[in-house]
Amino acid sequence: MDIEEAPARLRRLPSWVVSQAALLAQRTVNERLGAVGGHRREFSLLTALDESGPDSQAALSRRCGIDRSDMVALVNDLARAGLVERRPDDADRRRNVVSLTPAGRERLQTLGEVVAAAQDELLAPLSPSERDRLVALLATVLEHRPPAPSG
Amino acid sequence: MDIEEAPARLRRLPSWVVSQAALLAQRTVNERLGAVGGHRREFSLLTALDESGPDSQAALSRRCGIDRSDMVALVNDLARAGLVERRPDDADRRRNVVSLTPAGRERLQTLGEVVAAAQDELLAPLSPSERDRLVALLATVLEHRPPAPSG
DNA sequence: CGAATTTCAGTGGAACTGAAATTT
DNA sequence: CAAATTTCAGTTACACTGAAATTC
Repeated sequence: MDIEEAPARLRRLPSWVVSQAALLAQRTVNERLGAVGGHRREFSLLTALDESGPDSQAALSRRCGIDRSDMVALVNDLARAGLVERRPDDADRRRNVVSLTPAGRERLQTLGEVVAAAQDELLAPLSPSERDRLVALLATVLEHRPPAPSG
Repeated sequence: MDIEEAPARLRRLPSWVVSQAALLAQRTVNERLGAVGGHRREFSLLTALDESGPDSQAALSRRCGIDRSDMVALVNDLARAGLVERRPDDADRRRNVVSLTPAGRERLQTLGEVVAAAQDELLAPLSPSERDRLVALLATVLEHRPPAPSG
């Protein structure tokens, strides 16, 4: 895709431009994460656990924007890799409590550095204040979102 | 997904925020397009043809950011629906020339209205100048993109 | 020859749906 | 009873890969 060749009407269309930018962002981040055998959802889940501590899969799904159904497989994978631990919640036996292991915390450190480098690569053409402005504008859109499907 | 509940670190991460915004944008646009039996790639292709006239599939792929391989199936579908016409190029027999039919032009009118309504819904919390600023910032990122895979 | 185009036959990550089983 | 949680078994749209056949 060559953005300069794209139809002017699409280049001015917010939903199209944000989708193309997201694609570029995902490619950039995935390429860096792939180099250390990681992926974006792994980073999101470890980040959520590191920031707010152990939680149920459903709560983690909502907080990370990962479907409850996909969260099952993600926790399976990360638990098998020793990065998280899944154990039944004694206080509410419907739930599993997922928590970060020491290995998971170390892993997050690695992924965090890689993800930060990807941000710099992606946002190279923007100044620090422009980067802040971009994130703020997108956050405003997300905060006032129309209702969305399951998480 | 509840953006307020998301980890602060993700809420500040440009690649994550732009991906979540793209998801919201796609849901919003798809919902409206679905009501008239349309989808995003159909709108992109019809827009490209309307703006720059008949072109080869490969050129349309590059301009729309749709993979050359997926373009085959898309042109199949829209040709079957009578919205575009595919005919061999006499000047270069490797190519097909894809062109807009009158029905395709009418269809684009309908889709354009629906897509515009979706933009207003999506960007409701932003002023007109904020919307312009958002598109401009994203366009800057796209114009200075690192090299991307096939299109 | 190399390069471009179309087409087919896939893969893979991701979002999403529906439903069953369990528990609150 | 209704509602929440986990899990399984899918589907779908989409980006992408690789290769064959054709033509420039």
